[in-house]
Amino acid sequence: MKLATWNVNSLGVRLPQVLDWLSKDPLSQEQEVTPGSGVDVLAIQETKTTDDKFPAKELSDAGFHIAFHGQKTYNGVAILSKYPLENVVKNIPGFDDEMARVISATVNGVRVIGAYFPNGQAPDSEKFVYKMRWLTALHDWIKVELEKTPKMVLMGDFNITFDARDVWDPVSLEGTIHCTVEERAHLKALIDLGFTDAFREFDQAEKNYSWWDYREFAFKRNRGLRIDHILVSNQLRPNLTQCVIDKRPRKNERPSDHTPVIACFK
DNA sequence: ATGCCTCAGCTCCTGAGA
Repeated sequence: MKLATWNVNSLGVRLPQVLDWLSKDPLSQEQEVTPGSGVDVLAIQETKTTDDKFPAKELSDAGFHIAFHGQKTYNGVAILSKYPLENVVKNIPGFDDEMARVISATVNGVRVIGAYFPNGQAPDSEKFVYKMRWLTALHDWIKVELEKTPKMVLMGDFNITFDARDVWDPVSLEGTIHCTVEERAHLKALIDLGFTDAFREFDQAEKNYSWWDYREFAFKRNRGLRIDHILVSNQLRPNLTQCVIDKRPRKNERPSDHTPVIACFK
């Protein structure tokens, strides 16, 4: 099983790229078309589309079961899966939120949660206050969910870096949004519920990021952040065999500013 | 420096992203 997460920054714009990527082997450098070798489950963030405009037919025709939770202009999340999606839940139950940020489903006995964490804008902003509230609500909900379904994957655009390794310039960006002590404490609290950061379970090259600003040739200069993560629960961790970031879609024409992260399980 | 890109929308500017 291959699971992946990708913030596509508008599914309306990126659908052809998503379909193309799904049809190929994300681990093959040649990127040859090998049907059936693509990812089995993809969590998508920032669909930026209402449910009535979601490209359900195109994705179903490509062979995927789909669950989606969208809104106008901003946010919006979805899960695509080659296997049936059971018990779909939208957002964090009990947390009153106008924004479509979370979608969950069970796939082959694994609880898959796809999430688009709030950006937070700046540490002294109202949006940061909302981010902290949202993170607390997520933590408290995940704690209960994990007891119910110990085989769990929590993945998505976290909008938080773990440490200096995830930041292209950790000195100048220390304490800025995505790199604050408060955000990282929340991320650690999630890990402490019983998860591991799949990416760091394996040897990785240095300066490996999942997002680059559109401006200032940031991708070409590799000025990025690793803010897209796949957290694997302790009970599922022994099955984890690989975790990679696929930078190739960031080289596309009209790319998303994020690129996919993939985790493989035996 | 709050712009440099990119996207959506009450669209030829603005808000937001990260």
